[in-house]
Amino acid sequence: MNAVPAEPTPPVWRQRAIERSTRAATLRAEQRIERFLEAAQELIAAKGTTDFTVQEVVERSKQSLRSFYQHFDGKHELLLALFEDALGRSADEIRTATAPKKKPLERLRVAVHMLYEQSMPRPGRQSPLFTDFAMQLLGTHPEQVATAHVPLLDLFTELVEEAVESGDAHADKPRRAASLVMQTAMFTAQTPGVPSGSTSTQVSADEVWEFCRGGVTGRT
Amino acid sequence: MNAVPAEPTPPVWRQRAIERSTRAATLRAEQRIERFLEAAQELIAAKGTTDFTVQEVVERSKQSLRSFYQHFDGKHELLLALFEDALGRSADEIRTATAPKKKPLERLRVAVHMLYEQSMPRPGRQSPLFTDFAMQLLGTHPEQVATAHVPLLDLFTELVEEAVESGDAHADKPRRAASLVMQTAMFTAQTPGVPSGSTSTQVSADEVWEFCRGGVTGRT
DNA sequence: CACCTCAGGAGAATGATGTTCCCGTTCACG
DNA sequence: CGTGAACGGGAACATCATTCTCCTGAGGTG
Repeated sequence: MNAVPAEPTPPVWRQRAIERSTRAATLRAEQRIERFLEAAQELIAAKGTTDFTVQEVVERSKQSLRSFYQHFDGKHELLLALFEDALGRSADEIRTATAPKKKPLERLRVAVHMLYEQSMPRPGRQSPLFTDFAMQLLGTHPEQVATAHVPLLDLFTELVEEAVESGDAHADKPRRAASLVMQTAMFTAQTPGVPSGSTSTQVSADEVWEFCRGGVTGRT
Repeated sequence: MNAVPAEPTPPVWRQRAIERSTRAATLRAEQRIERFLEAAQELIAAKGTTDFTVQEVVERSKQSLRSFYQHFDGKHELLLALFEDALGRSADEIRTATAPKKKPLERLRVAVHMLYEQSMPRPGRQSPLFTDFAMQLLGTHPEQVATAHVPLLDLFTELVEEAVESGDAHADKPRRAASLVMQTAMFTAQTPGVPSGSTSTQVSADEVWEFCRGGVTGRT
């Protein structure tokens, strides 16, 4: 609101001074934050869950609790940062992988497959971020989940729009359709099949794609 | 295996005696369990989350911690019981609501709508069971979630199969298709729209249905 | 009636975790 | 050099779930 310099002496120089003095601190802070983030990621990769304790992160990053809470609002913030990061990177990865494909629907298919794979609770490998934490977060902080989804949602929206333009799909609200495709891929990857008898209900990536294709292809 | 009465005296009478003596205890136990369950449900309804403490449940049900852990393996078991219950009741409810409908696809549409509604984080009303806890559980005990889903899955499988038989839908694996429809409805109901700008991405029940319809209608 | 058993009540003790606090040190900058 | 902010170390606290200990009362038994 009030951005007018009420000071009589133009504080340009001190502005710079402060900024210079600040920059160093900022840098250090970022570096520390980075260390925490790294440590946390390693722990997640190692343990396969987000159940690490703050202590572990602190020890692994060779910093202190004090410092941790000075840079993060709490464990929750840390996880959230990691989560958004992962989703962002995932979006990039999928984007580059789909780019070379010619047909829009093929791009979308690849995207669904990849998202499905990455959302699946991998045996050992990285990012149970999609799995573990995502679910919990959805229950407690839905808005932040939605925010974190934005990069992926943007990507899928593009893909859907392209498909619509090429006439391969139909959707008055591409973003909604994209949202549906994305969520279907992400969530169905996580629910395991019911162990009952011979018929497992764990749907495969292909099945998810077929389903989504129908959902996007069908005429309104 | 060995069901042969090795006892010289046929223990029929003592069998009865024991049984009679046991029944009372069983009854009492069931009653207590019921009280815990009720209290928990009230707390959930009141607080809108599953964040109540075991203490609260105990106090509200006017029983003791001792008793609680004598009847439940832990808070987790309690929640799970409530969860399965809720899903089962939901399945019943949807089943009766869809029964009168004539056309299979219409039945499926109604089912999707209802499931969506019930999965939505209601402002004040009951069963954030689908919401809150379901998500968390999905991260920690996926198998049990799958188990709890069975009743609903059965219902949706029936509906899909009917639609397939009537020629309104196509699916080589109705159960998988049903799983997809069900999960899509449940999950998309929980993710709120991203608050960014004017275009909310919160999909409506109708949109979910349209999507699922396409997924089930589209030819293989 | 005296006694015994056992479920159940009350609530203290434990253990794991996230979070805050305090003390002394380091480090960059003026 | 002096100063203040950031930091390391780690104790202290708070919240829960879960366990344990002690005790009571109701039923059944002799």
